Amino acid sequence: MTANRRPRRSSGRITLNDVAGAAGVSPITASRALRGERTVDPALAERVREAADRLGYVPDPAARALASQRSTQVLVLVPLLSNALFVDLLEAVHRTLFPEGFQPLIGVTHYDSAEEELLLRTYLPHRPAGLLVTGFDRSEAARQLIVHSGVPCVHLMETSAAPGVACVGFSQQDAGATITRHLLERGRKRIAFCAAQLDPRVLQRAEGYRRTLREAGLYDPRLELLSPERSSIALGARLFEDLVQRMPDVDAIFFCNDDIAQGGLLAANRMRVDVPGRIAVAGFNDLAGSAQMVPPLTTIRTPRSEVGRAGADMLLGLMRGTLAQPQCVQLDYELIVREST
Amino acid sequence: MTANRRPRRSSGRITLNDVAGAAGVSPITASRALRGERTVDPALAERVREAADRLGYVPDPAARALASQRSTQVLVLVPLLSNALFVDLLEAVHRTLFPEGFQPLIGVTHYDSAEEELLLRTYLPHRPAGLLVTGFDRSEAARQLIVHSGVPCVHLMETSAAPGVACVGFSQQDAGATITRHLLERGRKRIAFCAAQLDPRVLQRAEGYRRTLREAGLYDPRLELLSPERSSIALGARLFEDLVQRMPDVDAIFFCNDDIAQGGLLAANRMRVDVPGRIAVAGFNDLAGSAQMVPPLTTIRTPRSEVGRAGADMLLGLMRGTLAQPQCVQLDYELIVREST
DNA sequence: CTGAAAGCGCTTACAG
DNA sequence: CTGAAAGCGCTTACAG
Repeated sequence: MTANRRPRRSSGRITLNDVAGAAGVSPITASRALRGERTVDPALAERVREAADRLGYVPDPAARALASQRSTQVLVLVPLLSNALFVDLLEAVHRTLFPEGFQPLIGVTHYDSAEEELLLRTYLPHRPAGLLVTGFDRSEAARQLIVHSGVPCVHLMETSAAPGVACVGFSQQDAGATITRHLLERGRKRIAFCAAQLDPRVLQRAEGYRRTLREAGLYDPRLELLSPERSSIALGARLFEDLVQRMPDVDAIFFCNDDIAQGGLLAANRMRVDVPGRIAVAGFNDLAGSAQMVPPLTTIRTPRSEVGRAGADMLLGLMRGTLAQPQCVQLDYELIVREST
Repeated sequence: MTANRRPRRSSGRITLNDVAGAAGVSPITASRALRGERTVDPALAERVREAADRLGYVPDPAARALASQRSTQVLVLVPLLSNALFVDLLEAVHRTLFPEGFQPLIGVTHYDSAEEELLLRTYLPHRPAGLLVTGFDRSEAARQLIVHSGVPCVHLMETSAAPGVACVGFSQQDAGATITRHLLERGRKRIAFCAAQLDPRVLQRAEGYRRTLREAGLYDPRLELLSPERSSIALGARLFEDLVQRMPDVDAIFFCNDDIAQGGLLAANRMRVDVPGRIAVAGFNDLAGSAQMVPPLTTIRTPRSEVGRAGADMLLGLMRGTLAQPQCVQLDYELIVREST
């Protein structure tokens, strides 16, 4: 009877060596078989898979990452989780990546470039297989970290004409123009723009608003209410009250996001301001609850799930090398007309 | 001039060896110094840190995880991201763990035990340093995976008397009883309970509702409207309409979550049902927007940020071995009375 | 307090 | 198509 000598530092886990031994092949062949490399004899490969199943073998991701210099995690950076927009985006990313063997690793930047940089510094050393980031607005240091990491990166929610930049988004400016045009077509003349957060995408919507009103000869800078505060229902209510008091002749408001628009609608309810009779109200994104507001909210349905899916798909191609050139995909948004305008 | 021989597989990265060389010590000493072990001569440690800084050394997490059999990631499993409750929880967890050198890895189960199991099977091989899960309701297989992994685990949002189980939460049942009692004190007799999702915590609130009404001799099972659908504003509106039509004598509704309560309030606005004149409406969780509803919503403020912080703190103790025994911490909730009741 | 050796569990690069 | 050797970059366990 041999003494039960355990190796000095065994973790007790079933290793590739065990599988190889059971299948009667070398560890390299076992490794190749399990990773589905083509260069393995089908019969051998089958024997290896069988042995792995029987032993309950699970590859060690750390060993794999160390040896191959690449993990299967995909770092996904979003500004916030409290905006349902990004939750929809993340869900779509997960649905696309996870079944393909990649695990999204969510990082929240809070619209703060220092935080984004810290997240990159923390997670890039893990050698993620890919990177999904929101928009193009980041510190130069963050940009350098991404480029020098050599990790394939797709930008979400905005589009860019810059060559070699992979992105999936839609035209925030055109969408902003579309909803403004809709208000004009409803016969409104004094159309206000209420915004919070003031991130680049909000400012692009603002530009669409301005462009449209200028073309109509109706632009008035006093009708722009821009707050750097975090977007919220409570803030929307305050902005609405403020605007109605200070600018009694306003006959329409384009809120840059549905949550502040909902707040505006609730404030109108409380103040008994007739919507759309006296003031038309429009939002942006078509978030949960907008269709149930009184009156239901006119808004832009943004394709965030589609952005997530298409962005993850593009990244998959980049990571696997099946997509040679980074692309820029522009998706469609949709104007949803409800009773608030 | 020596030929520029690069090692066969160098990743080009600065390694611990480089730092040790620059500091004139062995790699083990460098490793100990950088991890802050006490057994290193302060002067040497300082020299190592200096060298590391100068060279821009960043430890390789994969190598570290492989050698130490432990990563610095903490797996956090929540049911949904679309419920603001869990977003608050995650934010608190991140704020607590990240500065201490641990990175939360978010997994979303969608209230599906098969998905939870798959997430555990996928992420446990990464040897996370700790595990944070929502509630106690999971498959036996999932439970076994957790126990056998040996990874310290804290359960969030519910409390349990079971010994050896680490948890941080509050009494869902008592909170449900508290809001029901409040409605009774307002003189309501026909108090309905509207619920969605029907996860264990919702059912515990239901139990608190039943207990309280039974004690008051006012329990009527026909006043319970339980929907297995996902909780949402739209569903809340439907449940409200349904209830008002089928049970015209209902004079109060306790919604199990603020989002369906908000939907109920919006339906009341649309149907011109007087709240609280004809029907009092109460919610649960105190989510964004509840204070802005018309009328503002009475609800229970649940301590989810506190749960996240305290749960992460407890896990920190468990991971570091400074907390010998798993504990069960019960936190307080707060009744927020607004004008809807 | 410090270090030489071994090892964590894989994959790469080379050879056949 | 298959494998022996080396190596990825750390830390553990032992010795001094």
